Parts: sequence; structure tokens; C-alpha cells
Amino acid sequence: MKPSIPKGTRDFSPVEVTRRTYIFDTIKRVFQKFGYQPIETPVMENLSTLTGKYGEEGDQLIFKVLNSGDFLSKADAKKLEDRNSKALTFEISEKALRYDLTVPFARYVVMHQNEIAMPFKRYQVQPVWRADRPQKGRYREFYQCDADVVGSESLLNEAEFVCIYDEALSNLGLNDFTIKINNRKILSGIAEIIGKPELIVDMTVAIDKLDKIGYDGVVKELIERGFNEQDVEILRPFIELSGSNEEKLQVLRSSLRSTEIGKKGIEELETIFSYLSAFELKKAKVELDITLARGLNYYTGAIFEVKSNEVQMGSIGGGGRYDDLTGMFGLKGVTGAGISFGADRIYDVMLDLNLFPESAVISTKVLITNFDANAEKYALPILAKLRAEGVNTELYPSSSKLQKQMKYADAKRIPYVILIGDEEIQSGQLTIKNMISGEQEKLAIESIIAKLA
RNA sequence: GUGGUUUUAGCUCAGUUGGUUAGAGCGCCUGAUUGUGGUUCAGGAGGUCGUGGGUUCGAGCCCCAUAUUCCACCCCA
Repeated sequence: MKPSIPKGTRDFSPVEVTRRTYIFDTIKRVFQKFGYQPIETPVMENLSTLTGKYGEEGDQLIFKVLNSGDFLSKADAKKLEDRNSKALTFEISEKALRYDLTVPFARYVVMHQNEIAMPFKRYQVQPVWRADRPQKGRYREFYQCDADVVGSESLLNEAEFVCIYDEALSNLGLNDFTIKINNRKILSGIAEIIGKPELIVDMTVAIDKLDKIGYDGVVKELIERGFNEQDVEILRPFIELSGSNEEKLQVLRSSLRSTEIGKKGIEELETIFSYLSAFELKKAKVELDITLARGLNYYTGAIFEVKSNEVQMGSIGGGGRYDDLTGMFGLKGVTGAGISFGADRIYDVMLDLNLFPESAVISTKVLITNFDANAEKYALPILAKLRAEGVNTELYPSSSKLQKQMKYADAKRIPYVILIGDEEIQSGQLTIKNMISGEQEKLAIESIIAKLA
């Protein structure tokens, strides 16, 4: 049979794993610097834990795991007879692959509430799965790098998220990216002013597309979603909001002064910006964007999204505050806020921009050639010595033709080759070749160690 | 889930209105060079043309189904 892998999944070869590890490590280091601690959760959750958390569309994108054993005989005969897949799902599947890291984290917090100290700051870097149709930058298996804090209302957390994005992405070499920030309460305030608070989701979905379909497109969609011409006129200044963050806030302050929730949202944003003024950002641009509405419906306060300005790509990160995430698991009144990095998309962006350091792909530093059984025996203690000094070293495992061994070193981009033949064994002076310059010299093992370690 | 697109050697791709034995570049292997890779030269191997059906005297090319790639929606990292 011809081997293949499921749609939307990928193999990662050594170079890619090295690069991905570099991304993960860079992000993790920043999380740790801000006081976040790692946890891990199972790849599978109970299906009931996940359903209903991501909306109806989200539920469809959850990969369900078939029950073990003779699951069909235990299933409801009527539902089976009706061939009703939706109704049958819960009869034959009680586990599912995790869809994101936030809901499993909420579950974790509730289950471990007695062991964790609030505020609890955790980070988590693990794969998630979505039964989506793959495209560029969209996979069915991909990694999320999440940092969330629960049990702290302080907007300092939000400000620090901006710093985390800035530091991590700057460290990865991105030069031009924008952290967009908005507040769900402002969107609620706008919906309130229009007098259609129940249509807030339709409103946000429509204005979120401003970038893509333009103002006229947004208006068309708003009308389709139940707004009239008057509503659109009220909305217009919000959608066309421009200028600096301070200028935008000023406009919002006056137009939202009649709504309590809107005012609260502005206040929160002001606090975040005020915190941010105490920090110096490296490369990030921070932009108040009223059209930013993406993300899950459970956001209640700040909303974040990060986009690269150098490469055409979907968002490379997102997050926000959710006031009652653990409520659905029975723990009320615990507020949370978090952000996520899309490592796979960051990888694609960095590849496009050629940002991976060359050193990230070197694995072996020196190869010892294998002339014959005698030379191999002579090389073993040298091999051990180099490794003891922390030098990544390998001995070619068989006495193949030297040409083959050199080719191997070249293909693996090993920068040094040590040649040991009868001559070297007699003199104790080993030949070391620099594969980049092509130069070679004879050195005692101590000098070689000094050179490589 | 809707609409379109891609698939030919290990990789990137040619392949004419359906017509003899399906090609190129790169890579790989062997030798020139039994102690030297990356350069050069000579030679060589490698293909059920994504898969399964169908039309035809004849299919890489036409038709149907299916998988896969990428793209636009929907939604999202």
C-alpha cells in the first residue's frame, strides 16, 4: 500500500523540528519571565467537556473518538435506525481530541482548585485538533502556545500580555507586527446605543470583515443581518474611526457617554494603555481597533489579535478576557484572561522572512571518520572525550569508503571532520578538516578539544 | 459544510487535436580519485502517469467516482 497521512496533518523532519523547538523555547522563556508556569493536559477530553463551548460551528469541528468495544450494539436502536448522525454521536463517542487549550485549562482549574494558588498563571504548549478544511496556514493538527491567568481582575495582566507578545515575537526576529486591541464592552456599548444589543454578534461579525470586504460590504452584511439604514448611520463613525489610539478613545468617550457598559470598556482600555506607558515595547505596534471582534464568544473584556505586517497571513496570535470561563464547570466568579501564539503560522511567517538562524539547524559539530577496525577502536576514547566536553560528536558507524563518509558530513552540514588513519595513530596528531573553508591541520586531541569545546 | 483548483521519476516541473518505447533540470548510484565532501567529466539506476471504474482499435490527455494539494466562502491559530 501507498503510505499517507490524514488530510491537514504533517510530518516534521529534523530541520523543521529544530526550528519549531526554537520557536517554542523562545515563547516559553518569555512566559516564564512573566511568572507563568507550565501544565499539560490529555490530548483527549470527555466529549461533554468540549461540546457547547465553541458554538454550533465549533462543535462540528471537534474530532470525536469512537468508543471502544462493540459500541454499536449499545447504541440507541431508534437513533441507529434513523441514521441520525448528530443524535447518534453521543451514543457512540464519549471522548474527543482537544479543540483548544483554554477549555481544558478551565476544566483543570476547577478540578484542581484546592491545590492551586490564585492568581494562577499557567502556560501550555501542546497540539490541538480541528476538523476544518485545510488551507495555507490552516491545519487540522497544530500547536497553540497559551498563557492564561485566572483569579486576577487586574488589567495589569492585559498590559503584560502586550509585553509578552512584543518580547516573544521581537526575539523571534519579527520586525513589523501589530497587536490589535479592543474591548467587548465597547462593542456592547455600541450595540446598546443602536438599540439592538441582541444583535451584537451579528454586528461584530459584520464589522470584523472591514479589512476584507470594505465599508460597502460591511453595510450590505449589516443590512442582511437585521440592521436598518439608521442603525448603519449610527455605526458609521465607529467603523470609520481613525487616528491615534488617544484620538480614537476621545471620539469613543463622547459617543459612548450614555452607556454604562461602553464607558466601562473605555475605562479598561485607558487603564491598559496607562500601564503600557510604563513599559517600553521593542517592535510591536499597539493599535486600538474597534472592528476587531474575532475570537470566541466567551470574551467579556479585552480582545487581542496579532498580525504580521510583513507577510500576508492570518492572525498569529489572539486572546482576551473571559469573566466566567470556569462557570460552566461549576466554579463561579473566577475571572480569567489569556493569549495564544499560533506557532505553526509563526513558523510560516519566519520561513517567508528567512528569520531562522543558521545555528538552529546544526546538530553534529564533528564527525570522526572510520577507516578500519583498528582506527575505529582508536577513535572510541576520543569520541567519548569529545562528548564529555559537551561537543556534539559522532563516529561514522562503519568503515565505508572515505568519500561516502565525507559526503555524509557534507549532507548533514557537519562543520568539522576528524580523520584518523595509520599515520595519525602513530603520531597521535589527528587530522581535522574544516568543511566550510576546506582547510585541514594536524592537532593533538587536547588542541582539538580546545578548538571545538 | 459550499464552490473552484492541483496531482506525471526522490524533488521541481514539461508532455501538442487521444497515436510507436512518457521527457528535462536537480538529486541519487558507479567510476575518473583504494586517505577527502562541496566544483568538473563519463556512465547508470529510477515511472502501476494519485487511486478505482468507464469511453475508444488505442488514454498521461476524454467521462464518472474517490483521495490529496492549494484557493475563495463559513469560521478560525
